Amino acid sequence: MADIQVTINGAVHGLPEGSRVQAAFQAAKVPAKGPQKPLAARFDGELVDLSFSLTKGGELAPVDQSDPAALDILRHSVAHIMAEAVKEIFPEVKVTIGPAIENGFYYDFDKAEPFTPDDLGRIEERMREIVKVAQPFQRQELTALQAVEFFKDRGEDYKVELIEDLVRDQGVRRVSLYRIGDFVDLCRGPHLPDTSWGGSFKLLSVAGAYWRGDEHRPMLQRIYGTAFFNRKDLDEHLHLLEEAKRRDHRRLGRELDLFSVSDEVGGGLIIWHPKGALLRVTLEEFERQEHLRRGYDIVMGPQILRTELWKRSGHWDNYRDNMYFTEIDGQGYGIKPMNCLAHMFIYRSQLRSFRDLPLRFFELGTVQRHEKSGVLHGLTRVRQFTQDDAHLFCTPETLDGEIKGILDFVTDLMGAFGFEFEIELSTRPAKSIGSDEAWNLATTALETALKDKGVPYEINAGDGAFYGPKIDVKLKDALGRRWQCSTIQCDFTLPERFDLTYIDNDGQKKRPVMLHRTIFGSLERFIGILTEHFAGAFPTWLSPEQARVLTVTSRADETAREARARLRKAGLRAEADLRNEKLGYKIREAQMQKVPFMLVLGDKEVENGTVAVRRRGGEDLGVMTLDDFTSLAEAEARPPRWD
RNA sequence: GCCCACAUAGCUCAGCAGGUAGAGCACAUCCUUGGUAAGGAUGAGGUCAUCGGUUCAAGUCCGAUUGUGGGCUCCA
Repeated sequence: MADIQVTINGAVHGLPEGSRVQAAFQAAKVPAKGPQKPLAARFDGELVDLSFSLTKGGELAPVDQSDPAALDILRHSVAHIMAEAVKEIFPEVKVTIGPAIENGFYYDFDKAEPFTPDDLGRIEERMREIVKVAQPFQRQELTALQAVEFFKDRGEDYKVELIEDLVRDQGVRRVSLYRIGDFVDLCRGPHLPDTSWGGSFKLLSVAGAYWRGDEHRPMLQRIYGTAFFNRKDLDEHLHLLEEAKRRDHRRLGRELDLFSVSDEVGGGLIIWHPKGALLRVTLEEFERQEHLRRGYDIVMGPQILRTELWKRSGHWDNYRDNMYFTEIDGQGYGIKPMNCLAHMFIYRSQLRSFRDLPLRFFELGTVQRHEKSGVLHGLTRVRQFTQDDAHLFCTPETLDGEIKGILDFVTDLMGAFGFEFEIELSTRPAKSIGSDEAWNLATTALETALKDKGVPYEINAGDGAFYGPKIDVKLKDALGRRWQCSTIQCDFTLPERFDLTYIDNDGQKKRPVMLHRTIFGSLERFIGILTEHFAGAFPTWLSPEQARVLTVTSRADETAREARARLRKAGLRAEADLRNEKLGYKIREAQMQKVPFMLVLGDKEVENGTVAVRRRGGEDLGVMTLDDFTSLAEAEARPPRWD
């Protein structure tokens, strides 16, 4: 057999044609033990199995645990192991697909009876046995026709459909199958060398999921799980899940007495309690001031607008199912799901000159959207919410600068909370209005601004709003979870539909461009995210209660009342705990309520005119006068500013 | 909207071979005046989500409705 030249780690090795990757690695003395032990390989950049036979020369690189692709290979392989276990225990089940996902994997099964928690335990047990005996992943290639026959014989209709689609949509002629034990699955691979690698896994939950994500197709049973290369990483991940549960804003919202929802009031409708409302208005006031500073005007529109307007804007055709409608004196009205219409009417209330532009209208606009019942979730998915919404009207010449200004605004505000973010550019969806030309202009404008700013972004094809493309900002919270908040949408269409114009310097009537944008997105959602991000320990400037005076005995009551009054006069949100309880009890409670500062007042302090200051978390700041405390607390008790 | 699970005191939960409810925390009263994460005693508090069915008898079994949770689809 002819030799082929394979380059491994920079060194060229001559190998017989048809050699397996594994043998090549042996020849190149790639470690076969320890963390550098390869589990797969890259051949000229393509991921392949260790059992792959090399039929031509090329560049071969080992893929070990540290490789970015390694975890996906592991998880996908564990999904196969799970499917094998499921098929053994429930032979009547039909298998579908089982990919690796961000934090683990899932596999969808067609099974008449749903899996019970007991079933999960049995499956997990069987998986551990499979892992123990180190079944090899064996790859086999068949023609598409052979594969269809193979799966038809086994009654695996979903696999048959997948192959038929591959043939039809991608012209695929040959497909690969992977076998472990008696379980054979259609799969591109690559996979682990054998099942012994998959030891650190855990099955997490069962859920319904539509076949191919289509709500008109059958509902399948999905099992979620996760897997890591070692026990430690798995435990860390499970701990993170626990931590997320501990930080759940619905739980903290109740414990900190921020808000509630009531089934008597209705799903997805938030009731703000005093502390939550205080937090919210603090956030709102911060934003109002920051908008005024950046040249925005504050405006307010009505809650309902005539149905004709929603028809003209395109909402009736594109968004009607999500809207509430009502009738007054025989006249139809739509409750606003967005704030843009009234802002356009403010624009239209005068003849505008190019000198007036840009106009930036800002509204904390409360909108109603009829969300499907199954999607409601705490503060993050509700039916009535308030957007920090603005519409900017500008000339095509100044559009670029306005988009960049918004990007800076987003960066500042997200930075104020310690959020990092990622950006997506969403392009024209199937259901949309406006000309191709307008869409291209708008998309290019957003893209150019991102490029000029040097901001990395990804394209999210077909996910734009119906009236224009958008930049979506996904912020990352303290646990690394991503949330959609800010959005910047570029719109050439609504100005057209509502005949917005300005007189340009050549005396001609021209069409302004409209930017829709939010920064926090929805106050409700943002507060939910903040709550989880800070685990309820909000920065001092946002904390509903910033300082609490704690008395040691009732002899300090009078002084404590005076102290509270002085703190409030100094602009701090202060309370006093005068209850007949021990200091330890009061500390514990203030700590659980995440009050940033605790001021202890006992006989000594009363006598010396001081307080003993303790920070949330336990740090002892020592004994000081009230004035010293207020000047110490002042900086962090004020909202951030960029001057 | 769809799949599954769940719904008992303000909160977290127990109760189940169907025989008319229990704990801890919180709350109230009293005692305790105690220095940095829970002092003690006593007490009050529930038409067991709603409606209907089976049964001599239903928190417990069955059905429907509403709501919640985990997902799917959708989305700020």
